[in-house]
Amino acid sequence: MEKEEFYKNLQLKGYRLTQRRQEIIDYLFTFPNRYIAAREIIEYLQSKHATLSFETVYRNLHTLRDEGLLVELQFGTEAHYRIPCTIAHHHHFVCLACGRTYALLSCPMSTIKDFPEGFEILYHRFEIFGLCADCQKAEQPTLVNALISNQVDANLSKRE
Amino acid sequence: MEKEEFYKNLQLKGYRLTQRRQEIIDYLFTFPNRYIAAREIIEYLQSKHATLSFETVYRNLHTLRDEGLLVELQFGTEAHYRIPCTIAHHHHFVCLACGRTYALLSCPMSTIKDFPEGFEILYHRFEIFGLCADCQKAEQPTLVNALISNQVDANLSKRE
DNA sequence: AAACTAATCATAATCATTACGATCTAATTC
DNA sequence: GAATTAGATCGTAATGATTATGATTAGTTT
Repeated sequence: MEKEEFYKNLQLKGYRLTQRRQEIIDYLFTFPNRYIAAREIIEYLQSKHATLSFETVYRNLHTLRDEGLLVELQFGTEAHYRIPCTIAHHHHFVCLACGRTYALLSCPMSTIKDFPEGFEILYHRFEIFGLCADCQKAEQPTLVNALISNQVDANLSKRE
Repeated sequence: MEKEEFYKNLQLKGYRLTQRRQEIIDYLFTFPNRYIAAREIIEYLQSKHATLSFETVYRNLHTLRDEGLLVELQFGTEAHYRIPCTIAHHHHFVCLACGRTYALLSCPMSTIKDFPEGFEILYHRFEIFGLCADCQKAEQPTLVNALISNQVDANLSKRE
């Protein structure tokens, strides 16, 4: 979706195109195929407007997410956001350092046969986390937290 | 792993079997195949010992997780823990209301072919969240948070 | 039983996020 | 194009989950 179309969708849904809201959207549009942490957006906007309230950023991100105009992904200790992909349902490789994503067209749900009886599926998640080629060269400190808080998966695969 | 074996492993690794630690482990052992929120463990231990420090519970959960003796899973707004499965690497259906899990033996990693060039995989996660047959009858309030904070996935599948 | 060091408690701080009431501003109407 | 009016923002404070620290307690070893 292009930026102008994004604005229009927002207004069709009855939301105003405010200065802050537009700045948030514009910022996300400058990073195609990347998840950006809420904190990063706050830092950016605060550098432009010293009076920015956190609440404004969080409220907007949640509104846009609830309307399906943004995609949210939790990793490390923070929520991350991005402009949605335009292609059909799929999953991602996600770089823990820069948030860049790489599409993975296959969805594991299609191959599953052993569903527990009577279980109502509400949603699923499948992500492959790691380091993109660029970030392997220059490891960033943000990586550490994300790794530690997900050590579980590392341990699980060790036991295999 | 049986409880006695768990204790022994802990001591072999040089950790003491303290009262609090044992109570945490025992509590988790009373819920086979279920993820328990750190908060639930704290509430339980506080009801037994008014002087309990949060830190004690969090520290123990992290220590045990780091040693591979517990498995951690983040969903909703909280970290959840469980005694590890004894079978090889696999994934789960997870009930959002009670935390009960159902094994899913296939792992999507085995079928993936389109890896982005130079991407270093550190870990992956794949979970199917929903409501088990029991919890569908009596929906719990805890469910709401977990759902809201993962609305992204619901939206993604809508767009499909 | 004394000694040693890990583990706990008590207390406070941190980080990410959410809440609330007063003020402002984008869109609509006159 | 000024007045109107919700919707959005700011300012401030609070919350929930988790982490930090230093004094005290308690498993384990000698």
